[in-house]
Amino acid sequence: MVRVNTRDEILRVAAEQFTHSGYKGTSLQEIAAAVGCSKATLLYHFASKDAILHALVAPAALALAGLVAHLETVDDAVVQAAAIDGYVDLVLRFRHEVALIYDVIPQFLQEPAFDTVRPLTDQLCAAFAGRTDDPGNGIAAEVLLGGIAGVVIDDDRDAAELRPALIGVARRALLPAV
Amino acid sequence: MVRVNTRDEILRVAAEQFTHSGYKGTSLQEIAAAVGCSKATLLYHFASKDAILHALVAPAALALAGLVAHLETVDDAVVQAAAIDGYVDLVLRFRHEVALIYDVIPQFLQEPAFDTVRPLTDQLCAAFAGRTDDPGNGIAAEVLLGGIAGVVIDDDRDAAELRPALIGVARRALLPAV
DNA sequence: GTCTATAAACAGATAGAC
DNA sequence: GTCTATCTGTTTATAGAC
Repeated sequence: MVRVNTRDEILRVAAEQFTHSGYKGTSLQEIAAAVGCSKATLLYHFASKDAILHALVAPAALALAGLVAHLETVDDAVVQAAAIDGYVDLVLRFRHEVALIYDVIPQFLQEPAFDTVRPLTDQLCAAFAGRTDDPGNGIAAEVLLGGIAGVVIDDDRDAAELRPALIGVARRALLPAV
Repeated sequence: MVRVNTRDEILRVAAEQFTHSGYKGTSLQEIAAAVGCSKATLLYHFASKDAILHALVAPAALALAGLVAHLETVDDAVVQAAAIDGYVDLVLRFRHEVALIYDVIPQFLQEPAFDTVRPLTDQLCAAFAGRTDDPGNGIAAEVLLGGIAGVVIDDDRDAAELRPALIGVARRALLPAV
């Protein structure tokens, strides 16, 4: 099989399969078939199936950490708008990967390896809610965070079409009416 | 094991496990352990693992069909508000079950057994969008439908607290500003 | 780096005793 | 109606040749 970089190709295919069928619902067999190599080759490049998942999520988690760090420097008055724009861009850029974090593998969020991700999503949720204590705002933020991630997985439309619609619905739902 | 109704107990436990770990991520072994019986007992009450899932989703799908049928009789001007109220009530009533349809098993929506469910969710989505052709409205409806289902799974708060918050965020996001 | 072959564990499902 | 024991296929992962 002629291929530029087998490792990257494995990650690309795994991201597709994991988001489509779930982590548990995707076997190494299926990934290998789609890549065009053997299971053994997969496990030469990655120590385990879990390692593939972690390699996949790591860059997205890093970008998420960057967004959250940036939001900490933003003033309360505009933090919601900044969080919405940043999150929509992030989720469209890591379409498969960030979506995984929110939708496909909730059980994995409780694993030790994801201990760094959970506080980040909590902070992002707080930013979406406008850093208020009102539980209603928190619930609204959860709806939008999860809903946006879900659409990005399931919807076939491209980023250019989704971006304004996603930002629009989040603003209407979360920002005070003008 | 003293138990009122083993069949119902299996369904109750399976709903919990499926929503928490996913369908593929939950084994008959684990369900049996949580119920306090053997795998064989599970398969005495249900023909297969699939049969458990179908028994679980059937009442929710029926209720969903009822909601969609009711919405067809509702005037365009108020269909969004009616759809929001009806959906939030539905998803809180069948907290595990309807949530399963939207969040845990996207791959199952393509199975023949779910051929009846897919058109229902499409119609519900159209009602959420206010029966317009604007793709932006459609995307917003998808965000809210999926986001609400996701919150109902993950959030521990009870229905009384969630209901007004969920209806509120959906109205702000979807209904024209007054 | 990639392969075939295989190990070891686990899945869903069945048989038959009680 | 529930159990133990077992069958059969599939899973992740390893061993070793090329």
